[in-house]
Amino acid sequence: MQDIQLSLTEEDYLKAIFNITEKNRGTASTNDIASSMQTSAAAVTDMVQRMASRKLLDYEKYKGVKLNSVGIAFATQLIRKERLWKVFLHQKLGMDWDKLNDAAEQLKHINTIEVIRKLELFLGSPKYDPHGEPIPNADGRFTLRNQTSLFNLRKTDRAKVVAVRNQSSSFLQFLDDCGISIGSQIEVLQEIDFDLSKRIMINDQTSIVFSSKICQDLYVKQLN
Amino acid sequence: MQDIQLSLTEEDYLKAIFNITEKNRGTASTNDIASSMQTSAAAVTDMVQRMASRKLLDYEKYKGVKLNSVGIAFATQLIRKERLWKVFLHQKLGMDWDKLNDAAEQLKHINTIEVIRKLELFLGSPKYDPHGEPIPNADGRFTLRNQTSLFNLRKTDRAKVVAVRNQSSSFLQFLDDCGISIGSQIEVLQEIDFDLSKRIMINDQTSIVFSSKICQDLYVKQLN
DNA sequence: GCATATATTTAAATTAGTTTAAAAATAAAG
DNA sequence: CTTTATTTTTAAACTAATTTAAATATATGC
Repeated sequence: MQDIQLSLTEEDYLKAIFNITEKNRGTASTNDIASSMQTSAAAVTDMVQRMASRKLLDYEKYKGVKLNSVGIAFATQLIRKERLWKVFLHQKLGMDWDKLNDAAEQLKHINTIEVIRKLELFLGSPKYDPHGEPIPNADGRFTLRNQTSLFNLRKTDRAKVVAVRNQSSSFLQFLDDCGISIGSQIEVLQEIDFDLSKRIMINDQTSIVFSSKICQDLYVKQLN
Repeated sequence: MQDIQLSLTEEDYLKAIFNITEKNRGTASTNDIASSMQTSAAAVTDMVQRMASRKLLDYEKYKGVKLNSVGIAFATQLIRKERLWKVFLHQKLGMDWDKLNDAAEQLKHINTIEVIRKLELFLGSPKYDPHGEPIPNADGRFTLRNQTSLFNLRKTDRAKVVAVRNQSSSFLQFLDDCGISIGSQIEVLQEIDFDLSKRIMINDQTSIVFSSKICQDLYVKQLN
């Protein structure tokens, strides 16, 4: 990686921008960044201008922000670190999956490269974090997986839960209550046209109705 | 603990002041803090005045700084976190003991209390870190140990190395080269009046001469 | 195509922490 | 006890990041 030193704040901006651009065909608006960072639009404008002058991203007035290759490289390393720490917190320390993000948020700033390399080995080079999100390798490459949201499944389809899109505590705790975790088997018993909700069988044991919002927030890998 | 939020910088100051006061009968001078923090005396004066107004320490113009009970409590927690992370880095990740401090420096700022509690359990509630320094428990209590510096031993005295006072990379690497680590057995073969150096037998295998400075930087527990 | 609403940027002020240089206090030495 | 050296504090200025309010673009409705 480059020998550019980022402030904690710049790191947080990069990660936020990366996440937004991922869902937004490559571009992030000032307001989206501001609400994601819990700050004002004015602060964002100021910061992205400074970051653009440091060549961390591309910025055009009133047109939003795009990460360039440098910004992507940094953001990817941040995501890598954060997700490795999430695996550590969950698998080694036994922390519940609804509390991982807050703790990993701080840990992602640890920038001793040797720590991260050794952590990865210690964890057995995991490819996915406890929420099912892919962990980029040291070169920044993600392991891709064909997945779809539960929303796209049809009646009688069977699948395995591979990731959660929404990672709010409340959603994760709700999934716990339903007995759903990464790896759970599910089957669509019924599609309810009325509100696009679905009746789902979980692990061949419990049946439950999921709203369309919930279905969208669960990523699955279709089986048969 | 209190619901006071400290900045990263305030945390660093507290830890530095704690370490200085430990060796300095309870008080830390502006200059000592400045050199320990690699900053200017003016910055220190400014900072300790602000910290004093936040009741984190006692400050009297031209008289230096003393930690009060609040400051001690915070500093102790920081030291607890830092030393637990050092154990993790060394025992779990296999990091060499001359590289622990830099990495733990960053990790000590992690302030998710649950992470620290679980980390402690994961590590088996160690009482000492890889440099032999005591790890305070959650209540801030240190496990004391009777130890002395190798400097104070006399001819024929036998002892076990329990801690290193100087934790610079170069000193730790030097100890590695001598085959000395925490737990090593040593015996004083000869006291050299001339310069207060000593000839030492290490683990009943190798003999080597240590300067008085080296002897002062090694803490031991006397055996017989 | 204009009026309005929304999004974004600029400007000015604020805070935490820093620096350098000058001023003041303390300590040391004759 | 006075001079000098050292330490510490104050003052003024600077940087990164923020806020609020005002100004300016862009987008939308009719």
